[in-house]
Amino acid sequence: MTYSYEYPHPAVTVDVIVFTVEEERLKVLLIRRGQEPFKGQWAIPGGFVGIDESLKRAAWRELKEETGVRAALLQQLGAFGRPDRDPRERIITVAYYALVAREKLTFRAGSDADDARLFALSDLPVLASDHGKILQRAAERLRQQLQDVTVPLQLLPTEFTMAQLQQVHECILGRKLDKRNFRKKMKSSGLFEATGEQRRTGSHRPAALYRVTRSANVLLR
Amino acid sequence: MTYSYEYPHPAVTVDVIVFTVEEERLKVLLIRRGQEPFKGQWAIPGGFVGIDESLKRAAWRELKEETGVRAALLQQLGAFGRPDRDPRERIITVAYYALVAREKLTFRAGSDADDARLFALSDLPVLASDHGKILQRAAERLRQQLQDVTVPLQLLPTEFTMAQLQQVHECILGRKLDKRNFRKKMKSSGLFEATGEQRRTGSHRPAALYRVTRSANVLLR
DNA sequence: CCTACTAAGTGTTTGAAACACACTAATTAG
DNA sequence: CTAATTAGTGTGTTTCAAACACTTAGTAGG
Repeated sequence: MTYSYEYPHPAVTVDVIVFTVEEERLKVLLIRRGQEPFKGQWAIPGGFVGIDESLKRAAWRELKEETGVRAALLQQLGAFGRPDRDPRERIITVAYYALVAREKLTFRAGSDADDARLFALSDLPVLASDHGKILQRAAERLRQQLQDVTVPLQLLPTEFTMAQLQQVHECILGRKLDKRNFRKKMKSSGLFEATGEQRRTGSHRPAALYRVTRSANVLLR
Repeated sequence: MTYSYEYPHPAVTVDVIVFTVEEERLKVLLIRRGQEPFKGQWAIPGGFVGIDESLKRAAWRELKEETGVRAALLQQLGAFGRPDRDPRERIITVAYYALVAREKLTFRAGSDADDARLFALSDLPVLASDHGKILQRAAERLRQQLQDVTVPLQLLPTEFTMAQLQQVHECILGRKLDKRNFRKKMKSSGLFEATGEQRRTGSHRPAALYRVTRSANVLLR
């Protein structure tokens, strides 16, 4: 079956940039393309938008297919549509970005053991098409969004230490923050409460665990 | 001639939201649709993206067709693509917004004298499809962008008074600002210089005219 | 020409948030 | 019990936002 139109139509895809934090670095999920075009190159995961599917719904579907994740912060970055971005046909992509805690991420490596990997943002491979540009824009946007204190929480488990939270801020911003100022600010936000539990991770003082307060939890969506 | 695809393709349009300031209010250009769907309703001007045309280029083309404007601040707002937004076929639109000084705007009213008009943002008619939602998002974005001091300059002639500049800020933000604080901030930005000229507009003290300094002009693009 | 009216123009003070900065506390390994 | 390591804490300083009222220069109208 074919579909015919009086005028040429572009194809529309959604690409989903999955951000996470691993080994104290901000990373993104990339897949190695198994087919032309750009075969063998790394790319942002994505796929075509169903003809009766909203853009956001398509983004959720892609996110779930690639990572198994059902809930996360998922927002639109924008549309990218230079005519030369795909050699086969005109493809316009709408990019979304998602923030996912590392332990909720279970991307499957498919047939080839090497075809889906996390890459540190500071250490990216050569990317297919304009995906380098798209990632760059996503990272900028993420940095802007960091003013919203609730954003980095998406990248952490439900219980976390202040050191972890600071870590996340630091690797998104790409610079060190002052510990005392950071904790002061977090405390004054009123979003967190101590669980009472501690985490022991080595031969040193244990860290107190925090969680998001019940009332603040509402803001996370 | 028809164009055939193995899978259904959506149509892709660009819509261009033209912001300007008139009568001390923030306004947008709307057109009254002459054809179905949404015939007779007001809508954001826009059109289909050429198959070999970049999104940005299409946005520039639409802007020029509707308003005669060749230079302005033109930025992407995002893609909107709910499947029910057009009853004929699946249409995904990429919305752009432009800031244009009122006196550079020469939209033509076409055959019917009433088919292209500026509407105050606070006084919009019922809009076709999801255009109300799109406008709302654009206004939010514009307010965010106002932190960048250079943005409102797009809405003013090359020579302007401080009162005018303040006016623009106020009607974008939707609230009054303190005159002294405003002027202090503008002065400290170092972007402006007095032309030495004055503007007399009534039975009161004349206002000094300012322009953007040569060095700051570079930032405007 | 004098008065009334109108918008232009100008500084200071206060409170809040951002920033710089260094030591003590709790735990484990050896 | 000592060394090593990360957790945790307070103060002074600077910078930025916000509140606030009077003087100045022009025009209109008597």
